[in-house]
Amino acid sequence: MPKDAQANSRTRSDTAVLEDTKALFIRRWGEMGIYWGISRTMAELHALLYISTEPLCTDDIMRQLQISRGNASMNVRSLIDWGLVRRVHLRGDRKEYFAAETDAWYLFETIMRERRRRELEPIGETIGKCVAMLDQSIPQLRGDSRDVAQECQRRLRGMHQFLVTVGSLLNLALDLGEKGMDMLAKMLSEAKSQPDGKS
Amino acid sequence: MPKDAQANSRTRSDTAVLEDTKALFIRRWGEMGIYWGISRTMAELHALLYISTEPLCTDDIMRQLQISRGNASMNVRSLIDWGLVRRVHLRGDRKEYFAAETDAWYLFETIMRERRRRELEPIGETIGKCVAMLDQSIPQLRGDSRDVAQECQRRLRGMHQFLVTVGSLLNLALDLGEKGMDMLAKMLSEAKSQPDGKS
DNA sequence: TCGTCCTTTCAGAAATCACTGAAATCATTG
DNA sequence: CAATGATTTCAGTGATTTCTGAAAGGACGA
Repeated sequence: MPKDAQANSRTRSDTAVLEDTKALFIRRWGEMGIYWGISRTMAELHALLYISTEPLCTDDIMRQLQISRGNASMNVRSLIDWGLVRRVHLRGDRKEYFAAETDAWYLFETIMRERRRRELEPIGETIGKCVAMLDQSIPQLRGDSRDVAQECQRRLRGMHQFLVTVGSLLNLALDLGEKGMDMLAKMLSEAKSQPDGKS
Repeated sequence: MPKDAQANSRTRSDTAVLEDTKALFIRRWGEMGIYWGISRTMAELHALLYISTEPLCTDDIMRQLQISRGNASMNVRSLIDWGLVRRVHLRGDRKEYFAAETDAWYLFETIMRERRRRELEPIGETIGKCVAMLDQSIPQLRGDSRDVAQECQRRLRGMHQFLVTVGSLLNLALDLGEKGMDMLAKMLSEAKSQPDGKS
């Protein structure tokens, strides 16, 4: 007889709902990971740690996600590199445990900072370099190729300007923090619903 | 002797700068595509159309990116599905040509709408369902498992609330449009640099 | 220092994703 | 409607990414 046989069917089924809920969340977060440019497993691992109330060790992760030790180790490390997961040491236990940051705004900040560093900045730099190259080259050109180059320049500048605006809005969002963003969202909604005359 | 041999070395080298610039832009945009969850080729194709002053046909694309007809066709279609590229018909030519939308703000709007539809909404729905499942289940639970479920619920609600805020800010951004966003960026910068007393 | 327990690494296997090219389909013209 | 030219599809192939499991590398206590 299994040791939890005394548990009545109600209790078992209720705990099952909790487990089902976690599983659903983990599965969906994993699917989204693909769209975010990280692997499904890495996103699932993040979801698992996010939804777990206690820190988990490598073996917990291996068991719950059905993945190998190496895979778990690599993906945990990536999440730590991203700043989304912390190592936790429990007194009197040689194992390492892991816990996710559970504040959604912290997640947003961290991911935005990383993406700015990895994406916004490199592409902005490259476009800047492109613009500079054309600035050098256009005065030498005549006729059609000059027109073409000028239209290219216009488009590159448009993109560059856009990236600058996004960058500064992102900086402002990060400065404002959660409360500021909530306030901003409210203020703007109100301004929209009852626009005053002195536009 | 090649037919453009009469072109002097200056002209050739200047046109080469334009070509190098385009190539650099295309290469970099392609690398970024990987981070955005689309394939390198699709991003390169988008960059090529973005930076080309004339619409291109499939053969132009095949030649310039060194890819097969099938690959070109599939990726052009995806870009059209995303709303980033238009078909263009030239009178008296049976071929189809393609051109990218060149307004950066339009790109932003279009990509944001698509991502809301493909990512924000599905994940929001799923988390909503998770919250509902726990709402049903928690009253049945007692003791530890109740506490655990309540902490899960707290985290799921936190994430849900965050997604709602992001969604409404996104709506506002789309309503404001380019000019509004520029204005907002300026206003907020000023407010930051010289905060008035009556906060 | 050795033995134990845990973590990390990495070569090779497996799975996934992207691409090619030829055949099928579609559209246009004579 | 047949001929021509363009486009789309998709099975097979190639490339890339992800995963496994075993070996190597620590850290700690005895």
